[in-house]
Parts: sequence; structure tokens; C-alpha cells
Amino acid sequence: MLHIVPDIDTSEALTERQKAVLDAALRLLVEEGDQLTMTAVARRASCSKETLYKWFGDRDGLLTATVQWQASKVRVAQVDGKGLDLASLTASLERFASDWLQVISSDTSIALNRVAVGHAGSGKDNLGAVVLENGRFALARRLKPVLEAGRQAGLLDFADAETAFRTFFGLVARDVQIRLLLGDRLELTEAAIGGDAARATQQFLALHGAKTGPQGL
Amino acid sequence: MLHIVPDIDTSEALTERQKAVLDAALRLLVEEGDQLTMTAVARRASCSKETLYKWFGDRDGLLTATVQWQASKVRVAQVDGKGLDLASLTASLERFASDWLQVISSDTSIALNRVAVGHAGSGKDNLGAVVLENGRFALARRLKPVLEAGRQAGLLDFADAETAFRTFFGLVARDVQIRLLLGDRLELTEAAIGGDAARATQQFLALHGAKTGPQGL
DNA sequence: GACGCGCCGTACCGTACGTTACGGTTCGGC
DNA sequence: GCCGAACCGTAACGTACGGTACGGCGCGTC
Repeated sequence: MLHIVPDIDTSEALTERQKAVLDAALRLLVEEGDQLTMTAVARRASCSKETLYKWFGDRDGLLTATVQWQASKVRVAQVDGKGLDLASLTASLERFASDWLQVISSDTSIALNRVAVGHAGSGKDNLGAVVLENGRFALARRLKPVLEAGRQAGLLDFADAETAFRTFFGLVARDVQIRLLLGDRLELTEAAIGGDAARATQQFLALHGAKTGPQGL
Repeated sequence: MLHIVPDIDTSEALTERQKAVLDAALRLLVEEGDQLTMTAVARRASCSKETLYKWFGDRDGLLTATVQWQASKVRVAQVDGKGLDLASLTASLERFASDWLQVISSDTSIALNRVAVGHAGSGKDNLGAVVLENGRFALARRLKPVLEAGRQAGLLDFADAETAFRTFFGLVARDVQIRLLLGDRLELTEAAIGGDAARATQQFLALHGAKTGPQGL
């Protein structure tokens, strides 16, 4: 009922050592933000700067590789639509919502998004596109089949899956991500996330749940 | 029925010349993002670096002043709740939604948020707090009285104004801001914004509009 | 019309950091 | 045991940029 599949194989030919280096860079990114230096990465990863440049070309290459490396680790649960009833649909939606809130409130996601947002301004690289592709769009790819299945099963009612997805997204994320990115302290406990996921799911069902009885409008 | 009031008077003792300099800095910020240099600002504003440092202290001071200067210009419409009926409530909500989408999709807002997000990582200054205070929180301060008035008038039904506001916020903004910040091209025409504002308002009313007939749950 | 003040333009200083170069060490292959 | 490749640690280089100093100029004041 629930299995994990990578979107794109971005782990192309990365040795264990290289992954370790990228993990070090990632930790540094979380701690220091975009002003991490090549020297700091080399020291933290116990490798030479020469190696960093040989492997990743330049600073932007290292940053890109780091972001892709982390992005390749973010997986959203995938659910198939067999034997769908209201209970399992609700559970699936709540799980998506919960996973997503968990992701966007994690230190790693915040740091990565901060860097990507910063770089999106000066269009040197496409960190923003990478983050978007592995975040928001990956989520949509996973969720839409569930929505479609829900519609097939007569549980949901909507015209356009993309629009329905965006409504769900808005109900789940609300102002959380932008507030976190802007530095607002916003403690999201496990319980709060669960509650928000349930609320968002109920709201979504209220908007797009198929009417059971006869209904105008 | 609709008047404009500043939140905080941050235009404290800014001469016209200083405002012009900040406008130049702002334009540069929109064009070049955070890697704008003091030299560039001085050249664009036709002033000397010495003056910049005398007026704003250092680079962060200039950035902060620029952000506050722009923030002080962003005003969300204020609406009072007299003679509220469903039509005027709907119109108010749509106007809020439309204004907000207009703001967050503007080049200026995107540039400012990018800078603020970047700086929120390395907590040197509080640009993030400034942006948040004049954006998301200012919106809440303006909208909540309308929601409360709607509840008083028996048009809306919700337990907590803050939660209701966040729901509305989510329905309006959805994934727009994060996508724009991450560099996604996302053309928001006047018409599209109007449509989204109407849709979000209708969804909000569907969730929180007071039930007219007898109704369980 | 001399003086002082505020500001422009620009040259200059110091530093941080990206990038490169190089000597020393480990290690697998023969 | 020797060779070369890969890599570590560090020193060195070049540059961009934040910050400062200084000469010149317009302008209000006496």
C-alpha cells in the first residue's frame, strides 16, 4: 500500500566519500547558511580544497551537488488507489499533509530553501528549480493520482486536479513556510502537525468531497 | 468605507534626498538581488559612499532602511465593519485577496523577500522580522476585524480568528509566493488574480460561512 | 567675498574568500 | 620494494567589496 520510489536518480556515480563530503557541506549549510566557505567545508569534511574543486568544479557546483544530494533523499510517501474508501483516502491525505509539514519545517529544508531563494535572485544556477522540482512539484506528482483515484471512486469532486492540489497545498502549508524562511520562530510539534494535517484534510474534504445526497449549486 | 493608515511611522526624519537614495537602492535590489554593492548604490543614486555610510551606518543599515522604506509604502486596504452584509463582506475579502496576490507577485516584494530570507539565515539583522511584520502580520491585523465583524453579523462562523485568517491566507496564497521566490516563472495577470481572489473567497465562505438553515456538524 | 558645511567623486586600505599550487602521505598494483 | 594515482593540509595569489580619507564644489551665512 505504500512504497518509496526515487523521482530522478540524482545519486549518479557518487562515491561514499563524496556523499560524506556533501553531507558535511549540508550540515554546514544548515548551521551557517549561504556564507559557508570552501575552507570550512574542506575542514569539516576532512578533505582538501583541491579535492572539492576537482569533484565539484567550483563553489556553485558544490552547492548544487549538495542541494541535489539532499533533494534526492527527500521522498514523499507514494500511495496507490486500490480499494479506496473514504477512510483510506482521508488517511492518505492526512499522511501527505503531515509529511509535507514535517519536511518544510525541518532545519534542512529551511536552510536549503533559503539558499535556493537567495540564488534564484541572481540567476547563476538553478538551485531554485531543483528545490521546486523535488519539493512542490514532486508532491503534486505524488498526490494527484490519489486525488484522481478519489474522484474515480466517487469520493471527491473537482474539475481540475492541479487546482485541487493547489487548494490542498494552501490549506496544509498556509503561512508556515514563508514564516519559517523569514526567521519566525514557529515550533511545530508532532502533535501540532498531526492536528494541522487533520484540519487541512477535513477542510479539503469539505470543499471537494463528493456530495452524497442530492444537492444544488 | 475604505481608508489608508500607516502601521508604524518608519518614515521618521527621512529627507527627500534620503528617500530618493533609498528608492535607488530599492531599484537596484530588484535588479540585482542581494549582491548589490555600496559602490553601485552610490553610483545609481548619484551620491558618495561617504554619505551612504554617514546616513545609514553600514551596508546592513542601508539594507534595513531600504526594506523599511518600501515596507512603509505597502498598505493593505482597511475596511470597517459597518453595515456589513454578505455582499460587502465578500467584496472585502476578495479585495484583500486580490491586493495580497498583487503584492506578493510584484517584483519589489519578491526582491525584498529574497533578501530578507537570505539574511534570516545568518541572524545579523532582523530584515525577516521587518518583512513579516509589514506583510503577513499587517495583513492579519487588517483582516481580523473584518472577520470578527462578519461573525458578529452572523455571516461567518469560526472559533478562532487567527486560525480562520490562516485558512484564508492559505487559500489565497497557496504555492504562489514560494514558487515566485524560488524563481518559478508564474505570470499573474490582473484577470488571474481576480479569479483566484474570487475562488479563495468562495472557498473560505464555504468553510466558514454561517449556515443559514438548521445544520449538524 | 570669505567662511564653513554638506555633499560628490574618487582614490585608497584591509580583509575575506574563491581559486590555484605544491609538498607530503596513503594505498593499490606489479 | 617501487610507482603512480588519489588525496590531505596548507600556503599563496587575485580580486571583489566594505569601509575610510581627502580634495573640490555649491551654497547659505555673516
